[in-house]
Amino acid sequence: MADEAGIRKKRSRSMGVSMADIARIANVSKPTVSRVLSGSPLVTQATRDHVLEVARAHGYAVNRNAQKLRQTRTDTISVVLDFGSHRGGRIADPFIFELLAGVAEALAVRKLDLLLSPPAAQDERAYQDQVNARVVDGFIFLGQGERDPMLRDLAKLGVPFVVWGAVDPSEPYCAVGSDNRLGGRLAGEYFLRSGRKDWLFIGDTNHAEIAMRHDGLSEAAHGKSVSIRVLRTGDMSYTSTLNDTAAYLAANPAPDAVFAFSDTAAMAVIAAFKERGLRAPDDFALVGYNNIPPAAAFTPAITTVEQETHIAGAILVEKLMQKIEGGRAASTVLPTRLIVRET
Amino acid sequence: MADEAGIRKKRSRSMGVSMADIARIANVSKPTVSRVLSGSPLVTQATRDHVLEVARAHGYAVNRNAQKLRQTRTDTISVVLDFGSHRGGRIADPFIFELLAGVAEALAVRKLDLLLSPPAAQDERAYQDQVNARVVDGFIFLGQGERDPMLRDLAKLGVPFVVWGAVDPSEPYCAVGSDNRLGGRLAGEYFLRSGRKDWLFIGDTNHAEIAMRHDGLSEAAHGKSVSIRVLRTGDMSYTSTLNDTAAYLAANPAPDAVFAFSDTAAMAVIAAFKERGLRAPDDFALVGYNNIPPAAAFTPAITTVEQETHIAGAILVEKLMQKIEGGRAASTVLPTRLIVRET
DNA sequence: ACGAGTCATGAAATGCATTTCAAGAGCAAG
DNA sequence: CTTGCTCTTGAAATGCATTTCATGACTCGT
Repeated sequence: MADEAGIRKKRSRSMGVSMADIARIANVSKPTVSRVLSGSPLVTQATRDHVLEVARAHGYAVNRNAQKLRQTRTDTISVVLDFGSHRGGRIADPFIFELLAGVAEALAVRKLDLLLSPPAAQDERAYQDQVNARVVDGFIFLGQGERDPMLRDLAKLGVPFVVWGAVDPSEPYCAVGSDNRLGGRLAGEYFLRSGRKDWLFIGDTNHAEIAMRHDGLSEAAHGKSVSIRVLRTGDMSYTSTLNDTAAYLAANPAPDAVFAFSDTAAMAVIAAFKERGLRAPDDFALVGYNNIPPAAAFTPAITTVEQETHIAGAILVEKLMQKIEGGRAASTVLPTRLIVRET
Repeated sequence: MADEAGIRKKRSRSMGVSMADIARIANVSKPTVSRVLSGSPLVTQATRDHVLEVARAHGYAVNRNAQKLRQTRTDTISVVLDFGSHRGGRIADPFIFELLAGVAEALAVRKLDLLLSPPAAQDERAYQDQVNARVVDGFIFLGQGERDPMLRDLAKLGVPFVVWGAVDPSEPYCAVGSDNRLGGRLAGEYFLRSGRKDWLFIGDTNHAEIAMRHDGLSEAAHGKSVSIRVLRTGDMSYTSTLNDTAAYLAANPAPDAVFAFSDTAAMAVIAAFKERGLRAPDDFALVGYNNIPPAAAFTPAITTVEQETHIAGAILVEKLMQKIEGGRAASTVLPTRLIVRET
């Protein structure tokens, strides 16, 4: 009884209810409330019920900042995704969205929060700071983009992260991605089968993934009398691919085969060729990438390389958790296959 | 000097560097370090440089949990988005993705963190708890889906949030959305102009937005001898729309006009009709929604209703901040226009 | 050269929950 | 009727940074 006066000091300016308040109201101590709310088995059922009752009645929820401050884990993962908003055209490719959805789902299963962040420039320190500041436990980079060297440095700093993108065993970090080289080779072999000799590769080879697809394509062409041209598009958006391809066709002879970096890009290619009266498969063969649903519905239906997007999220999250728990995590290459359609 | 021994107690189990450590090393007090790191003008340039130097050398970053605990704001916004992963087919519509990108960008501009969350069931208390627990300052719901009544309750609880979706002035919360009714009417008038009499509306009218488009369509039909059928699709995915439409056509006479709830759905409609040898615009007129880039490239090019997606993110964020700061925020209806193409 | 006013800095209080550690209650065994 | 053990609960320490409030140093006007 003597404590009441002592505790009931002046709680006024902060409108929030605190654990101490709940404890006082329920006539128990803070630790007891804490135990109840964290599901500890060390409390009587009666006490538990009573405390829960009081907490609910007052709309009390444990202050997560205080909680995280005390505990070491943040239970939050940062997903880094470049929406490419500079230059107007945003990257709204369904493929990346699906990847994001998969990651979101996998994180939700593990009850981890997802912080969606734009890339923090080319600065590995910025990411390390996020971990030191206990904001997040680790990072999932969706697409390594052109920031590959930064990722290498980040790995050296010991910051836990995984990457969706090109898998290069010589890199010091864990990456998960489809077999881009195989994807490229499959496209090339398809072109060979249909007797095409003048290929155009469309995509920004500064991105490691794209570069590997180009390598695969070259591999297929090796020893054959085939020429491969490259059109490096401005950004990965539909609009910019459309413009760049149209401009390219205005200035260069048309190829008889096109390998585009995505299905969305393939749609842009079809539109650009159509403007000049060219259509697949009569005038050129076309292979896209990702096998997004509308690719099958397009007229003509787009031949494409399929990757196993649906399991990517779960794998990325699992690998990241391994890293966070201090373990190692090997890179994984997911299978890839060609879906032959009309183009 | 007498304090050194006092401070240098036993800091060992926690590997992290704290502000106290930096203060000690730099031979200043905690408040000074705090002031330097928060950019307060109350410190000498010399002191500032020195402290920053020490902090950098030790890779120190302010513990954000301690920081947020002390301050009241969380500077984090939760974006609630249903990926619809149940039932297999995920919603990977470029439109929603673009909306998300816009919100992400607007939040980044204001230096707010974005917590991407799945919907917390139909439980308004769960959202209130998030605010009480100081996890987030407020919510942005992307699509009100079928959780409309829950949102009403949530508004009553005083939780700050805004919604992208149908704008209904009678609702007690702030919504931002396109003029869905007008969109529907535009589609209907277009059908009338091309002499169509047997319309099919495709979309889940349980979603308020979709329902309003249906209302607009009916409005246009009012007084004319036109019939409107409705096909309520399973979920909003491409695949499910394709299946549902195909099944519908197998069991019912084909309409001569279709208004689909999205461009992605319109693509599915084209594919389903194609299977039965029907094509737009010869056999039926087709209007989609959202004007995503590939809609223009599709064969046939899809007629669609355009909404001003690009500014939606900024508006949503601005309104939410108003609410968080205790103000009111009126709902906003964004203009809508019909883009006539081939279908 | 003295009182007044700036300016830079530090001590201590504060925000909130978790985690030892200790103590009291209740019960079985000897 | 003890001794010893388990079970429930509480007091106090802890994690870290921000924010008063106070103090000492120094400048300026007269």
